[in-house]
Amino acid sequence: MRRMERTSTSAIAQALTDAIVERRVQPGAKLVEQKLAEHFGVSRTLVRQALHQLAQQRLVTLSPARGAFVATLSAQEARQVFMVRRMLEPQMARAFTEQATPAQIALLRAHLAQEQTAVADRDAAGRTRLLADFHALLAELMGNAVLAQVLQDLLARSAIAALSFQSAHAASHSSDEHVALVDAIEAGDAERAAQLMTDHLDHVEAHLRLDRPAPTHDLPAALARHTH
Amino acid sequence: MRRMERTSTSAIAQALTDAIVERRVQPGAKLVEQKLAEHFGVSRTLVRQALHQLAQQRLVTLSPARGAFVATLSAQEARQVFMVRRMLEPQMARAFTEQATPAQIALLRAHLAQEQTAVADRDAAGRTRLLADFHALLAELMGNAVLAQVLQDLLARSAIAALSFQSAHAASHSSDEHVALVDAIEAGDAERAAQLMTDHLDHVEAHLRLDRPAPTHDLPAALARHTH
DNA sequence: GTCCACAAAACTGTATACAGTTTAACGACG
DNA sequence: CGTCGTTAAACTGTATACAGTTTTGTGGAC
Repeated sequence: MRRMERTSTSAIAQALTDAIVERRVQPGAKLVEQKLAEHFGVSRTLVRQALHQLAQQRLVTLSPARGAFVATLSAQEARQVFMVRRMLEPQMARAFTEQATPAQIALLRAHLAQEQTAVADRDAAGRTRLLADFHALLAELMGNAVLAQVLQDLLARSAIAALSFQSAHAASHSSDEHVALVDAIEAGDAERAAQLMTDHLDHVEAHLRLDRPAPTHDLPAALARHTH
Repeated sequence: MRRMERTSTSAIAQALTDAIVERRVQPGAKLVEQKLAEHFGVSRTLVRQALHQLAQQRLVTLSPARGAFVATLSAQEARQVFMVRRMLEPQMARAFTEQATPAQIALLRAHLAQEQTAVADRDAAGRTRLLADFHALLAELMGNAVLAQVLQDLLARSAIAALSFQSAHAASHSSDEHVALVDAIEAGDAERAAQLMTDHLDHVEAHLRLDRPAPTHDLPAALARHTH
């Protein structure tokens, strides 16, 4: 859910978030305050605030006196993110099924159409974003802002996981699972919806190459791996 | 879980969080940057960063050009926070029961002893904090940092809810329920642990006076309530 | 040619300065 | 006496300046 923020700080944070989620900057890349300030046409002050904000969402990591870097997730953290998602989203799907209105289902259908289009168009950036937005949309339609915000954070970190571990999960597969989920919701089959969500999350996580080393910019660690 | 942070910004944020959770400042109170800066002996810059951090955790609300205020929760938001906690914590209790080691259970017991002491001593501030820390401790012992962080945020907001709605829930009652929960965990009864957690959260929420108006410092709104 | 020491540049962390807005105080007028 | 309009004080939002650290680059010794 891309939303326009009021203050310039959040606008910068959003722009950076977009850049990260749409993989225009790679995990581990350094974010130099002065460069960003010039790019956005503001002072370092605002950039700094935005970076701090993103650091709190764990989208960037701050290394004292060294600067801000696009976050990389360890395999363990990635698993933990998905564990929490599995704790929340199936229940969310179940609860939503009980309360979904036709208008809301229509919104979900409209989103699915966008997804399919992006998949067909091989629009990688839009695809990544739309697949995550499906889950965010579900949370928003639930009408629970707290849940929506928590999930939003988890989704952003999932996106980083997908980048860090080069997910082999085909976008089309994900989108198909979304369709099946909405079918279950529309049919009013709450248990099936919950199960489909669990399966979906399992599939997405299973296709992360968690056994492979996560790309990192921490050179010492990276090289230590190859010492004999 | 009170933790020492490295940077001065987070140190300030932590100090403010403590002040809020331990009800030394009341919800709705204005936080003036200059005053805080003098109090902490730093410049407004750092205070500002800390306030932005807390705003993101929804512990303070920022009103553009007007300043920072200790957050107040609406009844709806309070319900939403508890809904998410009910989605997470019973499952957490269940999972933890399966994996708990004797050493971890000992840690929980030690915490319970602290709680009981605080309750007996009528130490209101410590009590509030310890009751929330029990849940945070459980999350940390789970070894899932992502879950722990999410829950930490929810707990802080729950604390605000308790302040906003003057919970009638006796601390001793909460503490007793914590004891029963640890008993179930130690007995290895995962289902019972999950159920006790659900019941506990239901009780805490039920004792919030959600039907009463939340105290606010938004004078116009407060006065509007009394117009005939 | 390689390694180390040292100096310069780049960058972050914190404080200060200034512009714009909000809030509070004051006085005139009804 | 209360209300409205005006003005001053207080406060926030952003930019800039400066100190301290890290990183990069360079020259000399071996």
